[in-house]
Amino acid sequence: MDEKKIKKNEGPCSLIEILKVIGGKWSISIIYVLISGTKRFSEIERSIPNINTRMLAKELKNLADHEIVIRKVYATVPPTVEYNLTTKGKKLEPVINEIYKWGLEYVY
Amino acid sequence: MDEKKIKKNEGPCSLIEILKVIGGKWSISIIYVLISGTKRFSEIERSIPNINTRMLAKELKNLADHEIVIRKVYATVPPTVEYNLTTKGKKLEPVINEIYKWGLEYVY
DNA sequence: CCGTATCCAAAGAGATACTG
DNA sequence: CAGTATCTCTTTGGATACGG
Repeated sequence: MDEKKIKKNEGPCSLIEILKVIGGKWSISIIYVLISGTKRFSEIERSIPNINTRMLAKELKNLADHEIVIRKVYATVPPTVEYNLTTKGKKLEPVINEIYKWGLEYVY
Repeated sequence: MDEKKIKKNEGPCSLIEILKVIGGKWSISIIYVLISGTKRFSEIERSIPNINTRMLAKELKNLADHEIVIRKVYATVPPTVEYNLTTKGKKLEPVINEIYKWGLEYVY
C-alpha cells in the first residue's frame, strides 16, 4: 500500500484529520457503548439518551466507512442488525479511558 | 462545595457532559498547540490552518470559562494577549497523546 | 426492527469587515 | 494585535411518515 506512508505533519494538522474520523458529536459515545460488546441498533439508541434515529444512523455509517465498526445484517423477520467494533475501533479504548478519567476528576 | 458530589452515571451520559467541554471542533487542536507553552492569539491562529478568528475566539472563551486555559492581557499598544493551559488543561495531555497515537497507527 | 426521506427550526461554522 | 459584528451557509435536532 502506497498511501500508507506517514505524513510527517507537525502541529495540529494531523489531529484535525483524526478528528474528522472520531470527532463527530456522537462518535465517542457510540464507541463507548460498543466497547462492552456487540449491540443492535435499537440498543445503542436506547443507551444514548439524546441521540435520534437519524443522527445515530449517520454516525454509524461514518464509523463503518472508517472501519471502526462492523455492521452485520441477519435476514430475519423482523430484521436484525448488529454492530461491533473492529480491531481499529477497539484500539480507541485507551482514548476513551483517558477522556473518562479526566472527566471524573474535573467535570463533576 | 456541594455540587462537587459525583454523579454515578453509567453509560455515555457522563461522556456527553465531558464532550461539551472538550468536544468542540477545535478544542483538542488548541489544547495541543498550548501544550508546548504560552502562545499569543495570533500564534495559535497561525498554528491551526483552517480555523478562523471567530471560532478561535469562541473556543478560547469556552476553554477559559471551563478553566482549561488562562487568558492574560498586557496593557501594551498594540495589545498583547497570552494564553496558556491551567493545571486542569495540562492534565488533558494524556488524552491528546492517546488520540495522536491512535491516529498515527490508523489514520494515515 | 432498521432504517431512509422529508420538513422545519435551531445551532454551529466560515468569511470578512471593522474597532479599541 | 486581538478580537467583535454581521451575513451566509451548513450541520444538527426533532418529529414524524414510510419502506424493506
